[in-house]
Amino acid sequence: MKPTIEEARHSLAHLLAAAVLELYPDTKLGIGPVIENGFYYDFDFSKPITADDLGAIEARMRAILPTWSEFRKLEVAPAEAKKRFISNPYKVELINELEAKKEGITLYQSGTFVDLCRGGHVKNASADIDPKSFSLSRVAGAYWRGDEKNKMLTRIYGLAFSTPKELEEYKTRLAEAEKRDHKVLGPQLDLFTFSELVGSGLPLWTPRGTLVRNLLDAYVWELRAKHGYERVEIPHITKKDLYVTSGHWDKYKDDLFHVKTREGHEFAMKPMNCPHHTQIYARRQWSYRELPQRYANTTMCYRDEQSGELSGLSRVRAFTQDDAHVFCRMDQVKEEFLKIWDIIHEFYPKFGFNLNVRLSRHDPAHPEKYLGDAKRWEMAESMLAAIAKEKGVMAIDGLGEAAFYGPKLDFLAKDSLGREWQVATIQLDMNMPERFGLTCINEDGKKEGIVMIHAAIMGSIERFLSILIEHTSGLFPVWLAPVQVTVVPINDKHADYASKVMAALAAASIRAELSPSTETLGKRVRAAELNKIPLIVVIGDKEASDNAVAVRRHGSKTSETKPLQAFIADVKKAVEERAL
RNA sequence: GCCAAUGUAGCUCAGCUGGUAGAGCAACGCUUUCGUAAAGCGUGGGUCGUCGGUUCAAAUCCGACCAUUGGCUCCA
Repeated sequence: MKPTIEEARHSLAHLLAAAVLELYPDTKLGIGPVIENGFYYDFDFSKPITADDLGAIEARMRAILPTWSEFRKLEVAPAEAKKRFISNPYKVELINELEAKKEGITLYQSGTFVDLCRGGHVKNASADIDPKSFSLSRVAGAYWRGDEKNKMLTRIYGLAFSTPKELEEYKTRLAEAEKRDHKVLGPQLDLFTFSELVGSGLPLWTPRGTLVRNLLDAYVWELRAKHGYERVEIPHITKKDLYVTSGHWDKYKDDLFHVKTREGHEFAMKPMNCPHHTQIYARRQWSYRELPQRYANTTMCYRDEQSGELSGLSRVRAFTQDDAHVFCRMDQVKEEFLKIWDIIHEFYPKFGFNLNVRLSRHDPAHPEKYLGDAKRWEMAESMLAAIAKEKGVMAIDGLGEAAFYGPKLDFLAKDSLGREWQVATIQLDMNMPERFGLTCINEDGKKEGIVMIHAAIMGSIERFLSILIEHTSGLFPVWLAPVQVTVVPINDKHADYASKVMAALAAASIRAELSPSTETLGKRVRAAELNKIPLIVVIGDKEASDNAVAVRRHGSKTSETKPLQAFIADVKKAVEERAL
């Protein structure tokens, strides 16, 4: 029987450990599991190694591989096992745990290498594993057992697939993703920048990037406005008291930027907007007839993320949420959820994203992580499940993925490279309104507690743009492109007509750039392609005499000649429809 | 924050074991005026991430800090 890829990867983890021990005999082994694209093994080296050493280790693996014709299983008593691994505190820790759980202890031997292992290997590594189907990819630090209180070990990652061809294809995909890296493309396309003086995780938005942000926000607002949302605005700092009341202070005070006033009062930069918005609702008494109150606010939030966590626009310290909160009664929740659902499902296809939905639930095993009692959580979760069901969607089960105040419907977008990203979210919150004492006056003239819904379409503009840049490799749809058209006159004789075309495009609010004839035509076309400008318009004698333009779409080898007015009408239509 | 790597012109990079910097592209100027992905010649541009130390002498060696990248931990 053909071995599974997991068996091959697991066997390769053993092989990696064996090779490391031969090259660095005083190394202590941690654990070495299988992962999505291969395997890794954690080591406690006596001297640090670097990526440069991987080649030698990989070569040693290939040298050992032909000598491994079997994985021999040895069942041993705990005492015997501990004796064998006496000099390795990590393995002893694992053996003690197995012993406590009264689980059998098995060792596996291949060649001269023996490891504590529960099994799951190929039968005959030398025959079952192609030496070209794996490669060591990187070295990284990793805490023993994933706990930051523990010692940091050195992890070596390997890629492994069933065939060398699959390995190559995987590497090609990685290279493709690297080419689209938003951290490189963003500054290259002049969308955003970072400054060492401003600080890490604090992106600065250029005129082009700001234009794109505003276009995205305007679109979200257009969709929301149809559903009765109103815009609100809030200050970016607040007294500590707001977060003590909301429950955020306890949980997140270390992740806040703190501000002390000259009089010694404690303030914080806002890390989210919901508590502020509750206070807009709380400004007066509401009749049940006036609900829902829907507040939308595109605004920046600040979180003191650990420096090592920061990455391009995906994880920053200042980010813009397209946030909205709906304050309503329980019996209005479903309708409000469905409205937001529709917005999300209108928004994402405009960029060619497909969506999956995840029902993010609380974890009953860890009640301390959440506000409110279990019964309320179960009710809220079943309500969200019913909504997904009504929409005919098989929601992914997200156990333990809930926010601390309520369950969520999270939307996952699949990009053009097949990677999945969490984007939009709708959250039901029965706890925060209670903590802030939010009520309405019901039909009986009595105060009644309300609930709130948190709804972000893009999530954060920064993160959404990082995903969009990589999804499109920087080539935005015409409605979103900061420069929509480059006008390329063939030579100086066409300068007059070129300025006429420029004026006509400007009059139609089309964002166009002139590429004057100081360079060769080929070079100017090339520059426009590299700058990911969706439409290139070349004009020469023919076009000038016919009042026409030769239009070449980005990436196309050919151009199409059409009357100037027809071209303008086409662009305006594409913008209006937000065509892909 | 932790483990590691990296930081030289706007960008991509070279600069071996210490003797104060170079290329290509980009920019700018002149020539070229061209029918769809790189025309030719020339010019300018660098406190070698920052601060400190060792040395007659530091881009190069040492230390601290800042920043970036890949992981780990975290993510309202």
